[in-house]
Amino acid sequence: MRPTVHDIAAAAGVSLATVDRVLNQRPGVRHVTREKVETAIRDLGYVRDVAAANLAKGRVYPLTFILPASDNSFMHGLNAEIRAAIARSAAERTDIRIVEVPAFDPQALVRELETVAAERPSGIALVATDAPEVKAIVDRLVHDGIPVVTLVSDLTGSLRHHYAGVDNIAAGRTAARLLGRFLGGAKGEIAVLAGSMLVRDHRERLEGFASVMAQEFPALHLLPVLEGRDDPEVAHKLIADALGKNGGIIGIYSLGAGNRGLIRALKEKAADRALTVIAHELTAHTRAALLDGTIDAILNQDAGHEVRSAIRVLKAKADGLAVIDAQERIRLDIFLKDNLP
Amino acid sequence: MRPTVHDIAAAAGVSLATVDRVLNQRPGVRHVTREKVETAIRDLGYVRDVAAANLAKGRVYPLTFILPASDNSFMHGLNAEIRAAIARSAAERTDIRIVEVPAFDPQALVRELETVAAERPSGIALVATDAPEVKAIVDRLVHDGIPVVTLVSDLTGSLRHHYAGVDNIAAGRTAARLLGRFLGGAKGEIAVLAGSMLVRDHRERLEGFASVMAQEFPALHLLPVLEGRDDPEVAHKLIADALGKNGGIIGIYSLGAGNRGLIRALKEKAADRALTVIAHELTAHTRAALLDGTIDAILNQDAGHEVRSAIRVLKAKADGLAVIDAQERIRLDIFLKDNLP
DNA sequence: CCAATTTTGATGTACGTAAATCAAAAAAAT
DNA sequence: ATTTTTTTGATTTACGTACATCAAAATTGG
Repeated sequence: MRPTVHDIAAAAGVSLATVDRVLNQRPGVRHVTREKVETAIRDLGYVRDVAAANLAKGRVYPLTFILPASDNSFMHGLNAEIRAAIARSAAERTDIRIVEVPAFDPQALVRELETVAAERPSGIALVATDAPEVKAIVDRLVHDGIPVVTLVSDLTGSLRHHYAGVDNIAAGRTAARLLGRFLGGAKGEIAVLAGSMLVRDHRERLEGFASVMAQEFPALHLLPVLEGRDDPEVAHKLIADALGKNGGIIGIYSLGAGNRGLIRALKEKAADRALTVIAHELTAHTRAALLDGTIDAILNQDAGHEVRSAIRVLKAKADGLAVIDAQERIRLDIFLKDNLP
Repeated sequence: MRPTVHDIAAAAGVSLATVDRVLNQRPGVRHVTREKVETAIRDLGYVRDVAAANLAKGRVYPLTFILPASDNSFMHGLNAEIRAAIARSAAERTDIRIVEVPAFDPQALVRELETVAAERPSGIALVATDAPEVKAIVDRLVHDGIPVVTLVSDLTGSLRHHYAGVDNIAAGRTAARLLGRFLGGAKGEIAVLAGSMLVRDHRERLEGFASVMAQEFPALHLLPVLEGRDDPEVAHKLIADALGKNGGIIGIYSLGAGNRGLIRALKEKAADRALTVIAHELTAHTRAALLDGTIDAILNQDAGHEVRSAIRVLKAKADGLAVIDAQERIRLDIFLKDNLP
């Protein structure tokens, strides 16, 4: 049987109350006594029964998710997954709140973080805008003992406890290799459609993509990045223009959202051309395009996994428990038409 | 606040004891009373606090994993992941046992299942050998109320509650498309190295692979399957022979284990040839081969995820709870050298 | 209508921990 | 040595559920 507080009390030769004081870092325990108890804890391999503890404490984990108010499929999906987690709140002892802030606005994010922190939640998950002032306040929250995880987009060099998202540099590199290999040894131009170079994840994807392209596929030439602002209309125009003007384009990498516009442009302008296309994020549109051959591969991050992982990590950090690293790694999904879920 | 047994007792106008009788299907409750209580449960949206219930019951989940005694990296990894789960037993209230049975021996598996079932565990996870007698006993166990999940390899048409493994047909199809696309429009022969055609997952991978090859890449011709019995030595010999005799081989799909032998053969015989190689299972060997360019892509199933998923599902089934389907889907990982974990 | 039976209620204990109170003991300060 | 302060012990209640027991009420059978 696994040891209980009674067992450590007996082993350490102290009372239950003292064990409790040590376990819950209450004052009034002499140093030597505390050490006796801690030794007993280690010797017996005692681990607090979190379920029983939470029951006794009547504990719930108030968690706050801070998301950019972006109107694209991915953010909608992320929102839906958080709401699904809210529906499971009772069983998971969580009390999850979603807060939206203007996208790409560090100041707004900072203000919201301050507001949220004032409520002393058990944890905060945020889609980070990569700015120094955001890093500063995140570091302060961590310092104040509030668990913080970044979601989808990370925060360079910050003290956040965890990042629940994919490695975007690896994603870009993977896209490059897939595109390069799919194109065989062909020579030609590659168009890159991004949302905005102001967003860290897009920058990183491009960085990874460009680096593998340059190193390993010199026959392919990258055109200047098209910034579609994750907007289908803008994306449509940019891609249609590019395809119209440049007959040498043989591949496209769409590393952001707004793929609806991309797909439309492809169907209008490139039905006859043998284009190889790699896009990010599996949505109803990209899925259909993958199945009908308009897109050749989709790179995806599973929003559901990201949300569940963020919650698990925040709860674990709030309890000072370890996380299973391998379980919390968010993988880059590569979908061909054959392995769609 | 979420409702408790006290709340339903009050709402139904009965005593706590009666609510308890209904909840735990104890006898001595009139039909009408039972209905009153069940209505209250539904109206208030009561869900049993599993943590508190388990605490009260002093419940542990005795789970048994039945694995084939195969000496390959994947099974070793699977074993290690189960042992890691055993290390977490205390926190997860599980009591996990690993049982090994001779590989590919339905009778032995049936006997072991009978022995294990006699101990009435909370759940059984097994790497199924796909045989009618195995299906029969699994169906019987399910019928007797023992949760059963298949692991890695499924059992056709059985009543098992869940399958914790990848879709192997999709895996084969994906391999075919990757190989076909990587080879551009080239014409040539494709060698397929399997473990044994007696194993369901290998058969399915081949089936998916062959079907996409035939449909979409007619320029590529499949050679007869080489059965390497998941043994590095055998695999080495088979591949070395094939490469020696057949100069037309331009691609290899290794859908089983024993990749150590494959890799050695490739380095000896094909250092100069432009072979495209796709293999299954990420191990230290295949990882190194992917990085040095000997292998072009690795398809993988994450044994850790499979084990954790099997445990979650078994516990949930034992408690009659729902599972989050999306969370329990085991994904096919596609690794290029750029997105290795 | 009474007895036998079934159904229901009331109550207590337990699970492992948290948290509080008050008394007792030990240590430190005077 | 006495007082003050700190440390420790003993005990209780609570969390939400499970489970057991005994008494009381309701229902059924004769």
